[in-house]
Amino acid sequence: MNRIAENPAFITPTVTGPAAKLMTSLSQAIHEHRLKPGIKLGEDDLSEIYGVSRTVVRAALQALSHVQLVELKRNRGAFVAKPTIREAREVFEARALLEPRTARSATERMTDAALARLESHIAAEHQAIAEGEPGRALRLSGQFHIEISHIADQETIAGFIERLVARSSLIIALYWKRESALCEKHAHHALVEAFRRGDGDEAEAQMKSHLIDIVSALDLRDTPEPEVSLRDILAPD
Amino acid sequence: MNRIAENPAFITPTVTGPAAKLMTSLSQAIHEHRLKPGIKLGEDDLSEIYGVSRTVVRAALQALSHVQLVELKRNRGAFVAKPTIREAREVFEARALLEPRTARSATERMTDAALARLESHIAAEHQAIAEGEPGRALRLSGQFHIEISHIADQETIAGFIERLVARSSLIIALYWKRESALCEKHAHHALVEAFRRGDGDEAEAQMKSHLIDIVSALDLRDTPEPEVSLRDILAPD
DNA sequence: TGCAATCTAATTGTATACAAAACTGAATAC
DNA sequence: GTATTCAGTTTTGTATACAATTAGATTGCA
Repeated sequence: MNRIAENPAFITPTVTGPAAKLMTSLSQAIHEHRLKPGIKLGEDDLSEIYGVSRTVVRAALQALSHVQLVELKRNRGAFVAKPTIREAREVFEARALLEPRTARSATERMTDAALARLESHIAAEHQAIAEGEPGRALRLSGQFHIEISHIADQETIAGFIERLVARSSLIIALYWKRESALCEKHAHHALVEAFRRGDGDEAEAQMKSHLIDIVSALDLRDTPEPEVSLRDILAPD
Repeated sequence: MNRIAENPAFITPTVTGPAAKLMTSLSQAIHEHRLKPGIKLGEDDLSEIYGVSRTVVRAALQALSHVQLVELKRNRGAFVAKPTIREAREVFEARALLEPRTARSATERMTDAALARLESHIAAEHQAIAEGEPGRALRLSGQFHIEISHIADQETIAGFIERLVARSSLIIALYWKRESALCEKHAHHALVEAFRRGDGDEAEAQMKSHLIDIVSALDLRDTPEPEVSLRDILAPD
């Protein structure tokens, strides 16, 4: 398998050592929706589960909060983040601004090796679906986008896209309408085809419509503001 | 004075309590170029200076590393970040992508109160220059851009712009060619005029050319790679 | 019962102690 | 004279202890 499919790190790490391991593990669990938005991440629990001290746990949680996968509430603890509908719209607006252009840049810088990585990546996605692990498939799907941004070789923007993809995973967990993960398969394949042909216009267009497809599979009507507690609303913070 | 000019927080904080104070103080010093790129931020020194424990210092340093103002090297410590020429180019490419459009959005959402904030902001900049504090002027200049992004009311993108502006400050510290801070004065004023007239096209154009002006005042020829130590280059990390 | 106040348990925030790694510089070998 | 090794010192990494805050339960009262 390729580097990305096997390397579980999702976000370019800003911590190292044991805390990085913990961060990766938590990040992966969040991306696979095993840890759902809103769940509390108690320091003692994590420290016991992973066999490290709270010091390390706190470093990992702080790092995760910086990529907005986790929300830290002072004196209250860490929770898997729950993006609001408004934030969800913003995230996909930002992706629409950044990713199509990035796909074009990636086309210009595409190499055979990079193409092979993307393809084995899609293969891993398919395999995950075939093995009945939709969570892993979703995570790999996000990494596909990140891999493209790295191929484009604009690390600054790639960093932003990483954050947006991470946030998107939480948004999908909260607001996904129906089971339509199948579209991904086709969209990613069409993108790779555009890359192979060196067709930047097509890559940009494909990415644009792919993102629109994802948004259209979300329910972002601002009615329910999903189960916020009084505490969440009224806490002075 | 207005909220921004007085509120020293430069980056939307992800830490709270004493660590946030420390982060703000360091951030401000970095933005004003009192702490120059590459300088070491020893934990014991900071803990003594600020009268807090190393625990708090480390939290602040980690937070600063997440916004790329500080670079953490494992077992070696924290240093004010030193963006490379390549990173510098990327940062201003990203700003060119995000900020002109954001200026347009800001125009659409502009209010009298927001206009007043921007103007008093410019006034504070002038005052800083008049008082012979170019560092403070530079910091305020960056906050002007951030204020615009918040007026545009796209918090996700505003967060990115905050990071880019922060990084720009380091870039300016490293690669500024000559004393041409005066252009800022005019450019910011022209932007505010466009906002006042509600002229989105003009605001977008002004922002675009303003960013080009800044880049053109930088020396980004990739010859000197300013004074990196052998260690920086050869360390396996 | 319903509401409020208080107390207790649990959890987070901060400081400190100890362990491990890296830097310094002098002594030694070549 | 140069390079290398090794001990001592300094600095960072991690664990733990204690303080502060919060959450939940219990009690008291109307």
